[in-house]
Amino acid sequence: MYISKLVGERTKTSPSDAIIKSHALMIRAGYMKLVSNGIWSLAMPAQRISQKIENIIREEMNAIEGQECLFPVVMPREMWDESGRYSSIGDEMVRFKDRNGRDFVLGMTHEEAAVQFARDAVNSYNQLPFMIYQIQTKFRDEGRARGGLIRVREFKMKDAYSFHINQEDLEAYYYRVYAAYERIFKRIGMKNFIAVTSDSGMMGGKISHEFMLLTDVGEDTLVLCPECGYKSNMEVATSVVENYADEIELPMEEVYTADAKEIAEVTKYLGDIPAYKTAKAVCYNIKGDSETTVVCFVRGDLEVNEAKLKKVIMKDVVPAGLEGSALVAGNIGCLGLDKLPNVVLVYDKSLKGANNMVIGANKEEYHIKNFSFNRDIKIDEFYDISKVVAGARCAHCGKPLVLQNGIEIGNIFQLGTKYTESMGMAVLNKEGKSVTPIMGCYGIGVGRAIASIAEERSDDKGLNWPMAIAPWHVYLCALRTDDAIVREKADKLYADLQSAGIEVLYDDRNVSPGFKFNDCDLMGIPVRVVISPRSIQNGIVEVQLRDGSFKDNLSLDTCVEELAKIIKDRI
RNA sequence: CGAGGUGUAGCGCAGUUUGGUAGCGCGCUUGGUUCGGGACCAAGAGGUCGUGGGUUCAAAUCCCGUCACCUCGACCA
Repeated sequence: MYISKLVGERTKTSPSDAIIKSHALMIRAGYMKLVSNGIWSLAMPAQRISQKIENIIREEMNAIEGQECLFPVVMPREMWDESGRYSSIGDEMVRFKDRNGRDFVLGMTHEEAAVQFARDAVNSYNQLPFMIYQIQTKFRDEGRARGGLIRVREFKMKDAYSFHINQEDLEAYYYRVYAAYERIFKRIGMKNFIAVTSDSGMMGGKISHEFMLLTDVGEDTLVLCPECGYKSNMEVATSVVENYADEIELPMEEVYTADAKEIAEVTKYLGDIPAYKTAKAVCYNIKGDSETTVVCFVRGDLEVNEAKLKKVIMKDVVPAGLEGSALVAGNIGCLGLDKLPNVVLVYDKSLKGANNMVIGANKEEYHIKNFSFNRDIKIDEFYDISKVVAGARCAHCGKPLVLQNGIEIGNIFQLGTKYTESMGMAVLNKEGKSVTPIMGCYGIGVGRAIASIAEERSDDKGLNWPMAIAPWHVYLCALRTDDAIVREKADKLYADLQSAGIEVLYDDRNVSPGFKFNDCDLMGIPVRVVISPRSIQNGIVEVQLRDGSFKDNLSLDTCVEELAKIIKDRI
């Protein structure tokens, strides 16, 4: 490729709205252009990176007997009614009508399509297990896209669906996919990634993992145990909850607390008592039911984990507005609340056995002191609905946990029979009885992988692609292209490199050296080869790797072979 | 969806307070001189000032509406 013909503007200045490194650099290097919020056009170099990542994914999926298919982007409503998701999914799914007024959706995931595709073709346990996958565009109408390709509305995704006769078979295959994912992320040059246990959300199913790139710009919070290797998404993370019960239980009393509402205000008003000697109430409404208020009590030093709460009450929640309810915001306590209509109470396990606690008095300007969760109230069950905090003890080994941010780059789910059952897929087993296959599903976002690698490997000069996914292997930097000899030798080298299977971006422009070097660094091409009047005179080319791992002069006559080796070694 | 911010040439920005010929830097075109980490000179091209309405002799600038984008938060299969 001649850089003089490459479409995509490289700029010296960063776009003012790009906050994170990968976003800013990919725009500066001319890799992509914004079309609409969360919707991008990719230029040739970015598309080439995407294709290389896709091919690596393809190889690894094929290696575990995946069958590449292609499901439609546009699907009729009926298919999604079968699974129930036409109504259960919110505004993230785009719905529209065709010219006849028939309802359609844009695919944001393809469980329905996979089951619809497979259910008639597969009739016998003999045909199981199998895995079908595709690499295709998804559309999710995110409330808020951000960070360039990190979080978008339209994106290319590899999504795979496996079908099994029983749970054991699913689990065995699940761990083969797990291993394939580790190979994929390694091969595309991702360095600091881990797999964490995760919330399967509304996908259904039990066991799931998310592959996470550890980075500060990540949107997910991960809970990690450096000691025993426990790794979990905050959504499902657990820890040991310390018991701060005092030996002597003091008599309960009501105290005046003026306008102290938040825990910090209350503890300060009462003479800097520790936050863990208070219980706070956090209120939610059930989604679609503004009548019912879910009041959660957690220890004052902890926060409610909404993902855990949703599992406990088996319903979706939204933060509650308390106007018009009988609850006194800032002074809510657990005494007498069970008498209120339309209130669901959930107690966190951090309060089990706690005593001498401060709780709200359910009236303005008052709290209750020395409340005992043993003595003063009868609670049937305490649930785990609190967020793990940094330094909390690991539930497995007791050592302190650490929190870290991560970007989700892939996920694997054991789905169970949610879709096969609702959509009526069945096969005959050995005994001739009809059984419902068990599913797994497995996703990798290609664009997010690109952004993640850019984020992890770039420096202040620009991007820095791993050889395996670089848009081109070599940046052929010809200095003084107005010199006929340079032009001739460089043209020949360009042809020779290509004949040797090396992908070359040829900087044939007659601009100053610094201009070329900067573009090379900015675009992140791994190998820079400089040919100039000076180098030709010495019979050499100057070779330098973007990652600093190699820098030398090679003979002009034999450099093609040596470069081929350097590149091969690094793929 | 809540809060804040920004829309002026391909990119980065000034001009808006106090209404009066549409500006700067980079990039682009042509010619010339240069050439090892973003060279220089000269001459050019390129803008419905996001958009609709209003006020005014006159609007990028003032008023009302609206749209888009960005940031933080909420949401997120």
